[in-house]
Amino acid sequence: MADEALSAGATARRLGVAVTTLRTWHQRYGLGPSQHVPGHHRRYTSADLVRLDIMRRLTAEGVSPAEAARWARRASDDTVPGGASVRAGSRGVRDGGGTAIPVGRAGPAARGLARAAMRLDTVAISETITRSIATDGVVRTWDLLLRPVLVGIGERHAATAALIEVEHLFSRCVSAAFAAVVAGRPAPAAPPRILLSCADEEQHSLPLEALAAALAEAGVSHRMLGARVPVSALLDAIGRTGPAAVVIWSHIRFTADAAQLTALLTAPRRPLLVLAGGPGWQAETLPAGVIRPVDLAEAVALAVAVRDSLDQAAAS
Amino acid sequence: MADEALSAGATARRLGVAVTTLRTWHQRYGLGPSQHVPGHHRRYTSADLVRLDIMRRLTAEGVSPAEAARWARRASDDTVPGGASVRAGSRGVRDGGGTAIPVGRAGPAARGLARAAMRLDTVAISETITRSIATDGVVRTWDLLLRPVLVGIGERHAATAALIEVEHLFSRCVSAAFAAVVAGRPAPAAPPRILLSCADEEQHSLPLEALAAALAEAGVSHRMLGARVPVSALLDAIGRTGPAAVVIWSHIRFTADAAQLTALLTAPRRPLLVLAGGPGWQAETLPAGVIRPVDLAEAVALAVAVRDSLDQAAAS
DNA sequence: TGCAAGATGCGTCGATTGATGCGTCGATTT
DNA sequence: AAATCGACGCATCAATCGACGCATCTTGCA
Repeated sequence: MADEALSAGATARRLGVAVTTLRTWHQRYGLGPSQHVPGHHRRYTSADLVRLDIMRRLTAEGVSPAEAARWARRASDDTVPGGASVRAGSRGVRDGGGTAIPVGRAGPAARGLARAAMRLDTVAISETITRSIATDGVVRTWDLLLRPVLVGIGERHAATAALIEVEHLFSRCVSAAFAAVVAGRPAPAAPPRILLSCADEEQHSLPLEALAAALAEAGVSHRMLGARVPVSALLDAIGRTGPAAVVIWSHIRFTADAAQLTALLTAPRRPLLVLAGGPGWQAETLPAGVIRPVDLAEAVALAVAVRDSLDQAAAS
Repeated sequence: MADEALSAGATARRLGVAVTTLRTWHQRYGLGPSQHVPGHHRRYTSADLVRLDIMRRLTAEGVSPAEAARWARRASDDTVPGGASVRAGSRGVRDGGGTAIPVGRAGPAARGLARAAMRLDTVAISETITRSIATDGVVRTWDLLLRPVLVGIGERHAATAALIEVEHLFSRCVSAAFAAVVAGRPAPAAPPRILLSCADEEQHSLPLEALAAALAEAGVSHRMLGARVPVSALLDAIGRTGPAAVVIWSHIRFTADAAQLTALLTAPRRPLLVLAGGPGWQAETLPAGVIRPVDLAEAVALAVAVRDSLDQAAAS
């Protein structure tokens, strides 16, 4: 095979970790180049890289580094089981620390995802998200996996003004995963009766995309306008499509202009239901007639209810 | 050209290096005259000179000599990074050949797409785009179908300050379609060596997503940071992952700060290739060493050229 | 709920390694 | 005779080494 032995730096870059981390893995876990003279430079052969890749994959799936290294050291081939089963085998192991993104008690899966994000490991991120959606559904994936990581990134970002590239790359993967869910559903016969839109100036559309994916998963078709929708454009869209329900998302107070909601309520062909989603909205300032779902699950439930009632009305 | 074989000394002088260095390059990197009898004098043909010139240029740009030599050796018939032109990759990428005004099949399709957009008909939009990508590939879909529609929407949008919701919804559909292309490819074994990023403050990422999809279509993996990436974050990502090529997209002049490019070029372990994409960049203001692809097809071709660039390992 | 203990990633520092360009030398080619 | 060859060695400098410590996360427990 190609005796293309990589230097320590090149290997670290490949994995998305620091050179010191690589050295630490060698010292703490015995996970280093197969042959290495102390004091000399490390050269990672392709066999070593395979081992490190196991390490990468397992830690991205939430296995603690110590445990992952144990597997990587033993198994030289792809005889390594998935992260879930490995995790199941080791309970009560301490984990976490370093420059990790805080995910609190959200669980190993979230921690692994956070680690993959720090390494800018697009592949691992996307795989994890996709698998979680397939297993647990969009809502649980959002609440238990993605949101903790996003919040963690946000906190870190606010504290140290770093990690912007991590946040962007991660958001992109999330967005793509949700888009895949939406695209994966067959086109419904009936035109969508639910309109999703961000508030004016509102840039964060990820939660709304989560809602869109959740709706698609539940078989509810919708129309998604996306971020930064001016009121006039929103009213225009409503006038043109006459949705039964409208969800307006506001992430920060600044974008939560209650006048937008009032405009919807007083619009010709006003939607049956107006939902104000997101932490931006203040309960007191909402005009009467606006519903404020507390979380994603409730929003989905409301939307499903709307769909069902419409179906019944159409059937009778 | 056949008669003009330079001696070792002349060649060395031409390159500005010592004669011994030339000999060293031959021994250490195998970068010598195409035919040479051991013990006899070396005669460098023009083809050899081309190879040596690549070596010189790359090392002058800060690329490690071992890596540069690998490139020079491999790129005897291919063209090189930093060179004026690179032949379009043949496999998987369709060339943007007939650069005529969209007629024939693209004309009606674009019109239909625009109409679907005005209708806010998500399903029809997505279907049309997906079909076009499957049939004509990403590059042609972008150039002949999507871009005309986007430009059309943009023009009217600017004139009437309306249609914002149309633009958003359409952009989402395009984005989702591109994401599907990227997600549809199997995960490559090697980590991505190409980094895509918007310039600082730059909000338009759709063209970059088109590039990402085109790369995925061509089997080239990449990392996509997305819109509004500050320089520090970009440099951080580069330092962490050491990509072989970086594409910076700027849509409008305001975001086309050449200092960003300079920062990339002077960064430690700078990428082999720095591409400045988008209409924001002015050719005159670009620092030397930055390549400015004129269209999507050329950008893809350039990226393909560095696809399997070896990592910057220590020389053997 | 709050806190101590363990786990982990990585920045820093002085010393060392290793890649690279090139000068030198005796022999050989042109 | 001039230029070059192959071999050897040397100076230089970026990359890396080993050790240490720090900041921060997670977990068990009060």
